[in-house]
Amino acid sequence: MKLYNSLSRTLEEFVPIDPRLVKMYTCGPTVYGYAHIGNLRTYIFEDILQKGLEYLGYRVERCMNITDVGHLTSDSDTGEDKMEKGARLEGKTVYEIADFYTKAFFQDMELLNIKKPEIISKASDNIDIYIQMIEKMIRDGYAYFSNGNVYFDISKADHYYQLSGKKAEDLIVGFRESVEEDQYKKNPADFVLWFTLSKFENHIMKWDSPWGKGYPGWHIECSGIASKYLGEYLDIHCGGVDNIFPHHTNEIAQSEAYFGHKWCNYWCHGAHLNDQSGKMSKSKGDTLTLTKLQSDGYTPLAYRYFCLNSHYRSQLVFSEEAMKIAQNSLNKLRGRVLNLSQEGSILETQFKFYVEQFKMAFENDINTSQMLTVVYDVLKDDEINDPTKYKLIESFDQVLSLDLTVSMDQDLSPELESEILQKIEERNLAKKNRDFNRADQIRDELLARGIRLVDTREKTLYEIDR
RNA sequence: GGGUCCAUAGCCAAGUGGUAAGGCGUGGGACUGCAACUCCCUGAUCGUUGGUUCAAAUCCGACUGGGCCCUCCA
Repeated sequence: MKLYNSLSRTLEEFVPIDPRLVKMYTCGPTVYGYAHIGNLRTYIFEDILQKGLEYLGYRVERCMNITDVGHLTSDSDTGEDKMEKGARLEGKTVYEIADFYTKAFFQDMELLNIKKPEIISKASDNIDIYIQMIEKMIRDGYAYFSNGNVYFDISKADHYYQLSGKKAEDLIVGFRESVEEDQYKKNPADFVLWFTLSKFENHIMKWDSPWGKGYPGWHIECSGIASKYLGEYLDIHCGGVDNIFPHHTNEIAQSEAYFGHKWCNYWCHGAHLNDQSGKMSKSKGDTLTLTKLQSDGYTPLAYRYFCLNSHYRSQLVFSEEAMKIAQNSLNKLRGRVLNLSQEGSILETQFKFYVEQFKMAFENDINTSQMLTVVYDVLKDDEINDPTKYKLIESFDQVLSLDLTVSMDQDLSPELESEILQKIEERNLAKKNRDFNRADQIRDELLARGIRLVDTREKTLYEIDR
């Protein structure tokens, strides 16, 4: 398995510490609003990574945090969501807001067929771990207390800039207007591990600590949760590219300072989804959510297909046109798979051959586009029979998770079914009598309800659009 | 200003030195009462420009254009 490692900026052979078990940490959402589809792209990539590794035979233990600390009392959250606003107006607590968006997040995950991580933990549930880590770092000289806050001293960290590829002298603190230089730091790039003093005086979530009542810094939570649930060695750590600096950079510094050795071997980052104007971001307010996509007539899995059609390390530009194409492609693909007969015996040799092709595509740095091509290659191959094709695609779908072998009309009510059959009967009769107006009228009526008639030589079938 | 990544047909996209996968769309055809579905056929010399090589979309340089990061962000 070849995997691109952000640490070395090269493709590396993936070798987990335990040859059978992969420990994987993935940065989770900050739950102060709905996830937009750009956020979701990263989770789709991580899902494929996990399932692909499982397909290769590894057991994968994946851990994800839910960030429910911080950010909530800042007034800079413009473009506030109605639900959140409503929640506030109703006098709900931050915890209730976090809870609400956490639920919304997992709904999106489910709709996208993303497997729930084995371990999910909220930032606010692990305060004791952060305190324990910070205490040890202070004892060992990696952290210091200054003017109410505890800082990490980056001059004590080896290879602090390795992941981000930056140079200390190139970092201009305050390049962005909103960032002010903190005069209480030893080094300009030191970061806060624990706040008791902050610009957000009205911060709601606060806990007691050896340094006073306060709250954890924005980077310690992932280090803390990862070490609590996955131990002191990690195989893979994922997230969006925007996390490379400072978040992941600081995680490495903290964790390695705390453990005293290398912490995580492979760092994998998903590229961003952009729109025509550039990056999507929650703070910009242009949140295109999965729900919005659905109300525009697209299925969540069409979005998954859209993402899988490109490589996780390539930036992808979202557009209506591209989304339409994805929806159309997926519909067609699904139709072809569902038309495969399942009767007959499996051709073992060919089966193995294509499984191998599929694995190779995955093992080539998660080449999802190539993985989809293998699906099409299977469908096109005249040498193999339908049941073999079906079994292969069913197998691939364990990773792709596009519901390729799930019939969409399974949940059709018996009443609707008999009604449709009756309409088909009526239409065929009209056709026989050459009353084509009536026949077309029936067809159009059903189509308007999302039921498409498919005439074959023997009989008329129907498909339910989704 | 510093860093980093990228540039393949209408759109998405594979390609990791030997003369351009795949999907969708478009156009044409078969099928059909007409359609839809399905099937067949149909398209690019790889941003520009130097160089390395017997051979480059693939390696190196320059240029142009673009994204992202430089302490909220997937």
